[in-house]
Amino acid sequence: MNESRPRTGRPRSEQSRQAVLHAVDDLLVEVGYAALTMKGIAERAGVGRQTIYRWWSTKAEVLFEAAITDAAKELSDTPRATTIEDVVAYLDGAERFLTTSDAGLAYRVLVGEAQHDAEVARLLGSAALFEKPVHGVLTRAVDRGDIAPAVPFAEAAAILTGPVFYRALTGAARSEVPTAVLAAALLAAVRDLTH
Amino acid sequence: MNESRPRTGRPRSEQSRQAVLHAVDDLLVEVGYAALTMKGIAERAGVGRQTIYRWWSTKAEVLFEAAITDAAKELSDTPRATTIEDVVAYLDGAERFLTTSDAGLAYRVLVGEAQHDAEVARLLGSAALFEKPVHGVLTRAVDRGDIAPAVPFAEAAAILTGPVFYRALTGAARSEVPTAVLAAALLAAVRDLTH
Amino acid sequence: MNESRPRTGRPRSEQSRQAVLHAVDDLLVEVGYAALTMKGIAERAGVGRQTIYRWWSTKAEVLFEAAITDAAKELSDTPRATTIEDVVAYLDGAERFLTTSDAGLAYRVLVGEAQHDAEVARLLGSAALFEKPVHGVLTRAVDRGDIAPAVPFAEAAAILTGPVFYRALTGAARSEVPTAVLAAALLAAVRDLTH
Amino acid sequence: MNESRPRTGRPRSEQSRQAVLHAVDDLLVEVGYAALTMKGIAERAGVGRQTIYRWWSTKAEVLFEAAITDAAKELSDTPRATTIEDVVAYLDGAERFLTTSDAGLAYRVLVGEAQHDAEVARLLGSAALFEKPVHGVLTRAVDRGDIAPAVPFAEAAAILTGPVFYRALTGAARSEVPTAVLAAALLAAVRDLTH
DNA sequence: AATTAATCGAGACGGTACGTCGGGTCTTTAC
DNA sequence: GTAAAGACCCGACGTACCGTCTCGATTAATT
Repeated sequence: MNESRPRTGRPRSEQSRQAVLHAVDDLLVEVGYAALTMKGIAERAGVGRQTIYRWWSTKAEVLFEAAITDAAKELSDTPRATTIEDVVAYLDGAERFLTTSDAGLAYRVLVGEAQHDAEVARLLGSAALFEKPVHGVLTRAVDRGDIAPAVPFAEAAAILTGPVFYRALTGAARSEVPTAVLAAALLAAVRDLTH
Repeated sequence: MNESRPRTGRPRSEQSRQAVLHAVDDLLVEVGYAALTMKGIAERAGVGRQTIYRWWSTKAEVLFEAAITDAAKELSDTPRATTIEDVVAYLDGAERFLTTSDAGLAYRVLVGEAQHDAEVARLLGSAALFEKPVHGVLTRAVDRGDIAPAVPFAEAAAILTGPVFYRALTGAARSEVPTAVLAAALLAAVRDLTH
Repeated sequence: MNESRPRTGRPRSEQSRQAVLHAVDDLLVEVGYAALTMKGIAERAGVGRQTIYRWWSTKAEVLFEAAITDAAKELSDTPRATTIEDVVAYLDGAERFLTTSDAGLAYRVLVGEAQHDAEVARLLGSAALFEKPVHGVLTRAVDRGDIAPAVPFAEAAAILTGPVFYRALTGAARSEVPTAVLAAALLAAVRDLTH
Repeated sequence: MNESRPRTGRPRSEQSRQAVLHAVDDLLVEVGYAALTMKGIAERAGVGRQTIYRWWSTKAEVLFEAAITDAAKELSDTPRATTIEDVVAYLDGAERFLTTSDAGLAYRVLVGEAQHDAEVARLLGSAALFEKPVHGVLTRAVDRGDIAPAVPFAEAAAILTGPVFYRALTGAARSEVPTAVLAAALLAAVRDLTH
């Protein structure tokens, strides 16, 4: 029941698609975003330039598709015994992703592009990269009775993610405060939202 | 004993400097960062291209100089009667700056550039745009005895700024939670850091 | 004893062949040779691109096949009562063909291509477009005793065709000299070759 | 009293101009017109592509400027003792130019382009490459009393140039008729124009 | 009827030149 | 020595065609 399926002509080459995504991944790390060009991607991937333009609009879009899967995986939420451990794991994971991961570098760059490119902003928003794992953490916290069911998840996501996100993007130095202490303080703040 | 002071030749034109800064300000809003070019700035300012390159290295640098003064002014901290009012004012001011101000647009764009341009990152870090007003708020809070003197200011800045910053840069929708509630929760979290 | 005859499989589509030839004819007039592309021909003809490449090597070759029949027809020699009338008719026909006919436009374009494409030159040479009608004119002139049998036909063809050809291809304005006068002069020149 | 002279800015580089013209000259002979690209010219000349587009519209225009001086020189008319010798020299010179000279190759290619590019046609017409030397030959012939002053020079140019031009562009083989015989015949034809 | 094989339209493929745009530099004259 | 002007070399942009390569679908002649 697939609509708009082209039934004629040569089908899209999955091999070329993979080659482009890998080329973007590699080049971002090797030469940086400023030197990441469509021409360079095509040459690295051994692919015609038109083939990229045929399937993606901008290099940000390619980068998004290349990095988003890894990004989601690195931020995936693995349940811990207690809520505070869940929060600590989330904060550590988010910080590691944003500051040391290749996918995190791609994400930060895309956030940068999103500031002056609405389409990139839309793409990133649709990924809900941080919202998803936060949702898992909060859901379990509600189940355990550690926070009220009425806690607004979106606001909680901003509270839990914000500090790490702010430090990573502004380059502010990592604080001497242990993650456990920060986690406890933020969890309390989330709880306070319903008071 | 003045070093590197040019004592001969035509002096730098202050008029040209202003023209360039205003041109950047205007163009950012009018055409967006993606279409902001050195050539365009020069033409808009009625200035030779070389004149820009003589005094600034990159367009990010020009943009920084053009926007930083306004940005600092818009984020300046004006003391309120109570600590919670101080925090509310800070949060509101930061959000307004980031989401609706022209200077805030410039700042967000620069944060974006900073993700792949170390020099821009260094510039932005040196401005300590959010750290300064947070410092004022926290200092008065300590004076009033509302928070312990031992509270790590850098971490507190991340907690207070992070949620607003995260929402503004990821385009997440403003929550239904009133600023006063958020302020109270975050202030409590800051207090928790020293427990 | 037929060589290389495919005895099985789908036979060549005469309909597609005609469609291609007509498309080339039409497009040459409509968009000009510079904008005449294989892609455009295929789309106009409603034919796959491969189908063109299967049967012709270059667009010049298609153009040749598309125009040569009409060209030969337009230059065909119809006997007149006297040799001078024959020559006048030939000159008029050649000029009309080269300056106003669609087939003549195709021919001029092909002559242009032939200057840097040996294969096109070979094709054009094999058509002997002007040589054939000149041969008719001269043969009848010999029969009538108007010129000597020893007249070198190739040289005569150059003398009779050259002036018209030169004017048509260089865009030189048509002279005020009546064709009849020119014909007489050239016919005399042809006669002089054997003196 | 020069009009429209720009008095400011960097002046046009004569060195770049020469480099482009020489590159075109060389490349035409080395790789042929079909492979003569703006990109290739720029690279060969060590010049930016934009620099070419700044001063010339098409590669045909560059080729024209590169070849026209040499072409005019090779076709220049050097007076002989008698009119028949003048004509023989002209015919030999024209044939040599068209069939063996590099400038002649460029000229033939440009004639080809002119068939579907009105601008090139205009350029070539303005050069009056063959008309000029013919004018010299005819003027002296009139002075000597060998032809009537009333002879239409344009038509005479077509008669004298046409046969050689036709043979060169259609690739027809050089006839066995000696140039002297042809020259005499064509000169008689020119004379006949006023009978 | 089933099989075989070459054709067909369609359209994606890797390439390459197009003409333009912007980057950062250089070379003029004017101040 | 700085300024405006504008040409310079360079290289990426996004597009258009090139000629080739799959696809599924046709269309005969051969089994």
